[in-house]
Amino acid sequence: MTDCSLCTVRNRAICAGLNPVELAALGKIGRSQKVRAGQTLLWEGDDAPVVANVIEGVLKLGVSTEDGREQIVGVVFPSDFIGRPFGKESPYSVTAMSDAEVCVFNRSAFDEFAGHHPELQNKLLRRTLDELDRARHWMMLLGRKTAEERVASFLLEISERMAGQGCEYHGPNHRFLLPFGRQQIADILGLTIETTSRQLTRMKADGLIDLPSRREVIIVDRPSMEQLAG
Amino acid sequence: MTDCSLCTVRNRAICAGLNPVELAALGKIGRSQKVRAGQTLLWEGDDAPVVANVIEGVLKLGVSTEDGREQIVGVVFPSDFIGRPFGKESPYSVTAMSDAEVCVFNRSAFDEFAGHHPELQNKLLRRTLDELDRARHWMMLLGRKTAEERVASFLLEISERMAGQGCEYHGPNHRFLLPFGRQQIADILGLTIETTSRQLTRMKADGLIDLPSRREVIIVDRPSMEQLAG
DNA sequence: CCTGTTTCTTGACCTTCGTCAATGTTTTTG
DNA sequence: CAAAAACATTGACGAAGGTCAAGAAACAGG
Repeated sequence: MTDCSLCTVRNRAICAGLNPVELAALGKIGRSQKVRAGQTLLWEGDDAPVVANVIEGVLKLGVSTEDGREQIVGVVFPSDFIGRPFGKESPYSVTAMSDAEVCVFNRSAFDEFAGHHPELQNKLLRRTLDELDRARHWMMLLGRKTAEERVASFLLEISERMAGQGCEYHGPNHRFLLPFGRQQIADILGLTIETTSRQLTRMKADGLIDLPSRREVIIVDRPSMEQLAG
Repeated sequence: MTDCSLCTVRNRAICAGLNPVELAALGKIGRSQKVRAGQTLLWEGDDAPVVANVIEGVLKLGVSTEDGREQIVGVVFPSDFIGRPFGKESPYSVTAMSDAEVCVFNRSAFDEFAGHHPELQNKLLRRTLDELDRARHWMMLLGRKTAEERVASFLLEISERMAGQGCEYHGPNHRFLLPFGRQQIADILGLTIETTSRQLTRMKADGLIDLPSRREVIIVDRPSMEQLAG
């Protein structure tokens, strides 16, 4: 049981819009849980007993082949929703990319609760539709874009999504902290780590971006980046 | 206005489960529309005034770059839902791949109706979650699989989805009619038409499949195909 | 602050797939 | 039925990106 009124993502997560009574009821079936970076919350193909809200940190949704290739099919930030309501198996694994905190619900209890709260289902539907749009947009990137276009698109998109998170600094140019390592960027873009690294190096050499440290990015020439992204 | 009680996809579409009164109300804001093969119903990026149910035929959801590359991000069959409720712009274009018939609703009227019918929203949510799973699964294919794996995965998936449509024949082996031409298969798989054609030719030569005509496929050796699909 | 470990970059080489072009095969149309 | 159009196959070649390997940079823990 959780006191939702203290929750930091309270007005951005799907819980927003519930009245105090409903919120208390939802709080009863939810509990906060800390997850360490690298820890996997849900395994691809396994029964998924829980759904969750992200309170803090960044997690990835990943799909793997038997021979170890991985594709990251989604990245979730605070206030995002995790898991598969109305379905038993998780179609992908969910792994923390940083230390994180999530608000976990037993899936069937959540399904039951959602069944009686249309407002919540509406929120969930809108979110799912947005996720679907994002996934389809990403399919274009994976199916048709060159390595250069992929990296440019990635940097632009991530800079936008991070902006909503209060995770970026505002310098003279658009500067932010990547929540991913190079291998993870590669797994998001459907490239190898080498190709990803080479593209970043080249963009830096061409003066489009700056890379003050491994995880920092400054987009120096945004118009040109948008050009490249196609 | 439409008489839903005669609709051929009545029990499979999102309308299923509505009571006669509700169905009549929904019928009032829907109308049947014929679409010719190749005709585009919704344009990527444009305001999308409508949502729809597919009654008959096959349609594609496509995203294009400025320089003409296309990626098909979804394919819809009879009883599937088209369009973007709760959003003004269509994030992709919707084009008929065969002559088709759809049941069209004014989007805002549909949104309004859905707002008062939780049961309908629940149906829509479940569908959208399924679509999202399918899209993410496809992202793995586009990001990480080889041409051979892609074609094998495609043939297996399409044979399954067609099975639910009554569009296949049951011969001694699994035989079905493709609703796509070679270029469209390529656009689904993120490949060129040449690579797609070569892979199909090779699979035929290797005795995994047979191609009696342009649009017919027989999966001769399903286990090996599953092997190839990875 | 040093040392071992992890992560990232860079280079050389090779494979897969895309490009361009020619040819063959269905389907459509007058 | 002939001609044209649309669609599909095949081949030769090249380029983008993957693979393998080495070295550099950043980080963590004592």
